[in-house]
Amino acid sequence: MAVTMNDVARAAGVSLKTVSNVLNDYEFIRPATKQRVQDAIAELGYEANLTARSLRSGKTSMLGLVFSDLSAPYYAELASRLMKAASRHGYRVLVEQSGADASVELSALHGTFRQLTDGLLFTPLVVDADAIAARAGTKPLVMLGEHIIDPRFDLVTMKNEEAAAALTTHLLQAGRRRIAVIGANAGESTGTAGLRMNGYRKALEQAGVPFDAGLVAPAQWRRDTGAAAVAGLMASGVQFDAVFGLNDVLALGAMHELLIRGVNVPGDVAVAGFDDIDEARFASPSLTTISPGMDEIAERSISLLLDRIGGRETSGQGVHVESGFELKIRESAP
Amino acid sequence: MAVTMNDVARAAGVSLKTVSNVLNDYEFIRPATKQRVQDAIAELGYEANLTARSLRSGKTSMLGLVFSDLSAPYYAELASRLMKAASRHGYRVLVEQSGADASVELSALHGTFRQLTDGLLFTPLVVDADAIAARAGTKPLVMLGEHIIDPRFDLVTMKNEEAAAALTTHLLQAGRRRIAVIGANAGESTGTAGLRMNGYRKALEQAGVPFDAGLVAPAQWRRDTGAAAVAGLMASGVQFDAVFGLNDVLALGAMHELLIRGVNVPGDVAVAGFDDIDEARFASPSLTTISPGMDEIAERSISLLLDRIGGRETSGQGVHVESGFELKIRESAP
DNA sequence: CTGAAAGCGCTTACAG
DNA sequence: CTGAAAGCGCTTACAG
Repeated sequence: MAVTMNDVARAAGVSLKTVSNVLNDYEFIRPATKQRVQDAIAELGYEANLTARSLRSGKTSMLGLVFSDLSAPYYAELASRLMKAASRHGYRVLVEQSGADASVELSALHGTFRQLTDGLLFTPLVVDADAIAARAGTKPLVMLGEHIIDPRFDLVTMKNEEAAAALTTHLLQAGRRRIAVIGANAGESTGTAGLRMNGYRKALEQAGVPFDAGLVAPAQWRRDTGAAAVAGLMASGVQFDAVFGLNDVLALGAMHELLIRGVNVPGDVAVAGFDDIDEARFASPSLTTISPGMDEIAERSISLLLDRIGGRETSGQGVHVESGFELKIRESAP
Repeated sequence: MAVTMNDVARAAGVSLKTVSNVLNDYEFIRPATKQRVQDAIAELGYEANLTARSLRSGKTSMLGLVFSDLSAPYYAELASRLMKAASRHGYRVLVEQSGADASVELSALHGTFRQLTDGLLFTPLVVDADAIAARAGTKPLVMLGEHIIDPRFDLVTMKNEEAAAALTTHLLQAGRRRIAVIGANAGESTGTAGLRMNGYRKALEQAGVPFDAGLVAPAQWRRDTGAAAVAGLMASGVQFDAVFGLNDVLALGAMHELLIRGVNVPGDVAVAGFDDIDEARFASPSLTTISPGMDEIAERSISLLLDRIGGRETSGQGVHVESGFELKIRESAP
């Protein structure tokens, strides 16, 4: 068996409570006592049993993170940063992939996964606010992303609409007039895709360029679907001089398809994305995109969640945090 | 408070043990009793407390996964698959990023992280076999990758040497004679880089092409360092007609640098990588690489670890599993 | 087939 | 400042 607090107490000649006091940095311990306990801990190689501590205290020092798929670069890069930020505060992150499946998203809100964590960072893709509110329980919950923007929930997001407008304006200023959009969800005006579409439309409007629904191609947010969407557009004879992928992998897939078909990028068609994943910088041509400030998002998400857990944030309403963004102009759309 | 087993027992009019029996699929329960318990569980919305179960049973139903950085595409794609495979067996995966830091790698072997998990999938990058053996403890441990190949440890890996040789031979057969290698570790002949280098050298030898140390550029395995390595090679006037990146992100970074400098790929210089991350297929030009069979690696890693945990694998020696590979010939090196 | 009891390793009022 | 005791919610021999 592993060394327990009891063993330490015996070795140091003190009671269990005193060992616990030392472990939990209780203030009023005689220095000599503290030293004896610490010596015993070092000598025996004692390591606290987190499971026992959790059972008793109800705290696990773990945070839950739910999104659709860890193999998507944006989520992988975000998860990596979230873990590092959490680690600086003594927390681990337990990841759950929902696969954009409603039942998985809902079950992440309770049951084992919820028990195992002190708070949840949640990027729902399909369930709605009411369903979440009905099952969210009492532990802190912070929404990541923009599927749900609701005063009942804390939320960390970025200026999607503004950023998409800035990107579109950049394309317009470069003389592009027929900007295809890939990755839209038909008729949606909320959610990440919807907000970015709003930005696109506002920029067009401001420039006096009419919106053409024929330029909008729905697609799941992957490389292969981005490529297929461009292929579909070309097959149906739609003319365009730019492609705005609603995220980077869509744009990268689209660019691949264009290049394969001998279309010059950016000569014939400019391509732009959204997310600024590491790959965007090293694509050929490198990808013009929006950097959402992932470091800031990670840092502030963890801070907000830990403030809720620690009771330092007590607002009854949801707190909404919005990170800044930066337009990264690269070769694919100078 | 949450609903406990006690509440269920009371509602069903049975003892705690009977509820536990139902929960753990104990065989000999009277159907009527079982039904009553299940009804009570459903009615009360009871959910087992995993922490309490863990404390008592010593099992956590979590697996540990340690590698350097989740934002590296290979690790992200592998982690995603490992989680899915683990999930099919009722396990979760807790990820720890070591940042290739020796002290983090070592501390993942014991302490909280180890307690929290029933077994460990470990990709060490810097610590050696003896250091691991000294601290590995008694819980199952499966090595992933080839930094350590030691009969004391279970290991899941792939035919690195053979695959690198096959790739090099492909380049040679296409007429390339000066194949630069990016990502080597000076003088190393074990570990992933070392094994792939061995394969490269064997293929050269077999083709009667002399090895030229001037063509070997050390680099960490990232895009930016791959780009910098190629830039360094060109700056020092080394001539080459192909680049073998020891993994895909190195190759992709290298390709980016070549294209920026107006080098035609594959016309002037062929480029090949290793890993077959999703991005390789959609790069422009698409990347010739080795597919290590990530699905197979994920599936077999989880199987082996769970067999150890369940006591179904009892070999005293380490079990070594080697997955197959496939050469993916694409545009960057036809 | 089912029940009563002990105990996993901690934390936390409650005393002193 | 420190100790003795209860208890978090389970599982597991041990009886019967």
